[in-house]
Amino acid sequence: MVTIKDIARESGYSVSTVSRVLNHRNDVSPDAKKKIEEVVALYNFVPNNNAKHLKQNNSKSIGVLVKGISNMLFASIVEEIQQMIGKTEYTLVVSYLDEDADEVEEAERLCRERKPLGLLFLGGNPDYFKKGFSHVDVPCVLVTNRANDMEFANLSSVATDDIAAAKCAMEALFAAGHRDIGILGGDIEKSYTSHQRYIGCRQSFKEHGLSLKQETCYEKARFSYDSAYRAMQRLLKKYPQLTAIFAMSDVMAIGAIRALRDMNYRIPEDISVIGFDGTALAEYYNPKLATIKQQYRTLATRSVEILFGQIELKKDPIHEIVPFEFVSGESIGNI
Amino acid sequence: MVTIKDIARESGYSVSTVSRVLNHRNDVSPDAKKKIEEVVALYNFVPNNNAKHLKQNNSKSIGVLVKGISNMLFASIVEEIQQMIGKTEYTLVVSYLDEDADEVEEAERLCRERKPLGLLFLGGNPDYFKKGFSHVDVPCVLVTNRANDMEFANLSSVATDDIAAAKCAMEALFAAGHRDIGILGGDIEKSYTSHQRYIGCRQSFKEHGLSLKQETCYEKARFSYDSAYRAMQRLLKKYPQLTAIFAMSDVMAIGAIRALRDMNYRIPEDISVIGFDGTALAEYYNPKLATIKQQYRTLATRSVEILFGQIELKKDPIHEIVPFEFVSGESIGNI
DNA sequence: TTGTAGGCGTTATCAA
DNA sequence: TTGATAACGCCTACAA
Repeated sequence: MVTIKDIARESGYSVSTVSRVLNHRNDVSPDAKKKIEEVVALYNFVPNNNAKHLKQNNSKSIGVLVKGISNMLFASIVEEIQQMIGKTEYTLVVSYLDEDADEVEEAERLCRERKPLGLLFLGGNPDYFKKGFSHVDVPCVLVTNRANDMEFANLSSVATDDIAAAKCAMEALFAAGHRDIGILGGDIEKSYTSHQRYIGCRQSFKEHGLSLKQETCYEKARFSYDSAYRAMQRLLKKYPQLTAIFAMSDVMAIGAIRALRDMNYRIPEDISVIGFDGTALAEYYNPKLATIKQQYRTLATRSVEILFGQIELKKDPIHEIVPFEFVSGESIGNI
Repeated sequence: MVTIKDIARESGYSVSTVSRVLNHRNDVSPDAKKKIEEVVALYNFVPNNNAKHLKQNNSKSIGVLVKGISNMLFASIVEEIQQMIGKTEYTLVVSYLDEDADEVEEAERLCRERKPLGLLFLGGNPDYFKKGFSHVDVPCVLVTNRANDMEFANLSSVATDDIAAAKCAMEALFAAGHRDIGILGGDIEKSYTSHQRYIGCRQSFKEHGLSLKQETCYEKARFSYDSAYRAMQRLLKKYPQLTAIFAMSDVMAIGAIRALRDMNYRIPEDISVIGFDGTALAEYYNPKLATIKQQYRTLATRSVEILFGQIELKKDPIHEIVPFEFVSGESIGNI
């Protein structure tokens, strides 16, 4: 392994001078710069970042923690964030976690390893934050989940109002005359997001003089096609008279639609379906999927802006709500 | 920041003893172990990995370089790899790159930074390998692309035979009586994969007594819905008599189908479509998409096995072909 | 403009 | 079973 010492020896200069050249500083003579750069190129030398960050204690990098590798909404947001950060002098460190992993523990690890100046959480469980977030001391933004009830001095949030959004989805179904509505979502004990949306559903039922009976109307699934497919089958078995489905993600909605079609139901003639997220897929699906569109671009932009506000301008945390949008699609029919 | 020194001081033991406990070694008295673990828990101490790896010069980690953040086939493979590696003592470092980025350059950086014991490339451009791969000295496996013509002593490959697979896709269309077939794919100048599949198409045309006229039959797109949507419109404009489409990814196929439907073509009655990759989406789409299924699970499994063979058993590189599978779907109609 | 020397947090070696 | 001490590769006062 070739180190800075080798470059120093080969170039005839000292390690410090080599270090200066490496860090593009201007207190180096053109001769030294030229010679050293030649040797660096010759040996194909790249500094060891472990050593670098160990000393520097800051790395001009932003960490992104993504919960759920196949979450398409998050993929879109990450892409957007990458573009924004790419234009700055910061580096992005993306870390993908399982849907159920402890993102706060991972955040601590990341801080140790890479010493990022700030962190973006794509999805997060408030329980983990309450448990361990006090050990994270860099500015953070929780994206797509709200964090205003947690009162950490370094934690902002940019989120969609999940309660209102879920109500909006339900409203679209009620407006089309549906009363027997089934719901497909995550584990409301574990997924904060699912829980919030569930609350929205319950309120919506109430406003229409109904009560949401969890045992019959709600079925738990993971955020994947096949899990939703099976959940749809279970739901239909226990609630055969349903005429509409609210699925808490587009992927779930599509899994459900396939299950329904395989049982010879027509969408939307027999059963209506509305999804959530508004990913590109929704508008390319057949039928075009009715959905609640989360503004992934705005979520990304505001998150980064707020994070930089905290890092560079030492601003206080902000808890921001990004408006959602109802997309009518072709998957809801009148009863 | 709390360091190992702090733990040493607070526990009353020396740094070395703390280090021993941290690394689960057995030459420590139970008393010391207990006391130190208490203090570690109390201070919520996590060792600094930079310092650790700096010293150790090996990190028991495997790096994964993924080209294209929204490539669903790669997402599935990564998921599979994560599960496999999770069961071992190795750590996985996943790095997502743009579709067009230089993965070999990134690999060099990764080696410096994290000192992985091996690398998996999900997608790769042979040009970049020829240019810079000689600087990468850890065992590597190129996944989904072949590398047998490159003869690097530390580079294996696990791939689908793109030429044969493309021929198989074309064959399905010819078998249904189609002669006017349009093709949607990546830039054959830049994407090796696209180029290989293009060759397969050309051979297939030839075998049916036709010649593939690139100017009229082929249209370039990125691997995204909207890019394929627009490409489909362009293709239809210059080749209006086409009756079938081969799209070089499922995402492209779906983008194309949406474009065709928006122009009031029925799939498959008016125009047949076959995709590539065989991602979960294909079987959940309406109509179910005919496609060439790449065995992402086998690709993942074999890649990891081969990599470990190289790392631990010092085996020579292997170039393996994983069989593909034709999935008939519902998107091909007879003419 | 350049070089010397000390330190970042950890592990490994060796002696006690 | 423990502890002192020297690395690891780099950066940065400080000195020249």
